[in-house]
Amino acid sequence: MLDIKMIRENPDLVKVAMKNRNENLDSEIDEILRLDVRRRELTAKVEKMKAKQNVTTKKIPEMKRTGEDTTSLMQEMKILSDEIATFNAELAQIEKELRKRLLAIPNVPNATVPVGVDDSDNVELRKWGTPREFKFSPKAHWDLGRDLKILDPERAAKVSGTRFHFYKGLGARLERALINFYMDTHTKRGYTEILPPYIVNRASMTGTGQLPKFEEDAFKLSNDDSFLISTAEVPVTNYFRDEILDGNKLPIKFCAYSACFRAEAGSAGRDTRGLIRQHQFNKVELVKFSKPETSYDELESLTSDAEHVLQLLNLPYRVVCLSTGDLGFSAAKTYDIEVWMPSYNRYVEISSCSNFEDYQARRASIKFKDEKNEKAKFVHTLNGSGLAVGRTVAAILENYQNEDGSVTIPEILHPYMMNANEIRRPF
RNA sequence: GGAGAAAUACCCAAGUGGUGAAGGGGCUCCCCUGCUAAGGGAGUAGGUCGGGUAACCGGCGCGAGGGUUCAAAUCCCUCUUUCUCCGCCA
Repeated sequence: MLDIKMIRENPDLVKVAMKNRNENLDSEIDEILRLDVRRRELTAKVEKMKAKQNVTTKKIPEMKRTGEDTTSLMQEMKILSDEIATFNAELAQIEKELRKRLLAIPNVPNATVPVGVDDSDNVELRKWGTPREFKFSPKAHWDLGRDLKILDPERAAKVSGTRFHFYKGLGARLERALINFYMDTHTKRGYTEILPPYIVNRASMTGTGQLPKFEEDAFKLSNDDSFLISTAEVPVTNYFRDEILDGNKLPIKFCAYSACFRAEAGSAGRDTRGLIRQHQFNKVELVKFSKPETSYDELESLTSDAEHVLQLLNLPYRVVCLSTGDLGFSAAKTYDIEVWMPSYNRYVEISSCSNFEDYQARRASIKFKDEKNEKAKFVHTLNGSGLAVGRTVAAILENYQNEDGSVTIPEILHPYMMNANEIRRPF
């Protein structure tokens, strides 16, 4: 959520920012400003009336004690009380409307974000590793998965539906190995391990920005106003919702494994084969709570922490800075890490590292104080995948495949694979 | 899922309609003492919204949201959470 005071003081800046996101919200901003004016008018009016009510009401018991007649004063106060109720109702309605509209305004991109229309305007920052040149015709990971009998989407479709997978044997073990490898590696680099619930309430989904605008992207429970998480970002960021943190303990860094659930409502026909786009997938997420002045340093280090595990896996990747047109709803700045995927013949997103500045913190009310007597300020929240696990399995299968159809396991994973060092087609 | 109880500040906790929500612990400062002790005194309701250049003024606030009333921590309703017992259960 944007600060209403900031919108009030810089309406043109906000309007331009929204246009850079391909959204013309000029009239929406104007309506918000109009509601804000009305809200403050009514607030002043109602509070003045309440102040009068408070003063007068206190006289009544004193008059009663001295035996004075309070009937006419009480009648007078009844009228005032009714008036307050009327204006208060209007005020409550306006505040509700204002909040509803504010919640639907995306974040203002940071000034360093390249202005652009879509992902073609994303700026490549760096590349690591070199995509392998195959001396044979490489298979896509879904073909490898089928031939090696480690991925079974057909039975998953029978049991669950499309966009689900069974992993089997060393495929399942590889997924589990990666989860443990990621968690161990990030924990060694200063992140506190945390295992969140996978079902959250509406307030949490609103806090990180999944709601109210993107309800159709989430799986909602039919017997409850709760949702399956689309990312561990939701429960882990909301861990501190409505809290004031000790500034001396910042930054706070968590790494969380979770299953993630996405309806993929708008993705019909895209990435229909393989592990790239699933209704349920595993991810290790990095989440940080930072002071405002260091949050962009924290974004750089969070991104390099995510890159670090790809380097250990020796998978070629590149890092791009998303343009304003490609930026997610809540993010102020995002770096995507994209791994080389031979079947796509291009780099494919495997991590998205974002600084949300105070946008989520304001929605979720997460603040900090350095000193006991100072005013609480909003923290900056950040998160990034470290990494998407299913996509890593896809990248390993494709990049590490051999001509005979087997797949070599990256060396760093051998201890996590009970020393299996390759996956072969069973007899 | 059923029955009962509860939710007040950093912690414990009093407060069943009426002026500024007791008291204690802790914390901060001071005094006395003198060495991990004990005693005395003072301070300590956050947060947020509105107004103001500011000092400051005002609104809200006792889990959340409604209601009754001139007036609600207190009475009524709904919800949430916690605890105890029962049931079910990995």
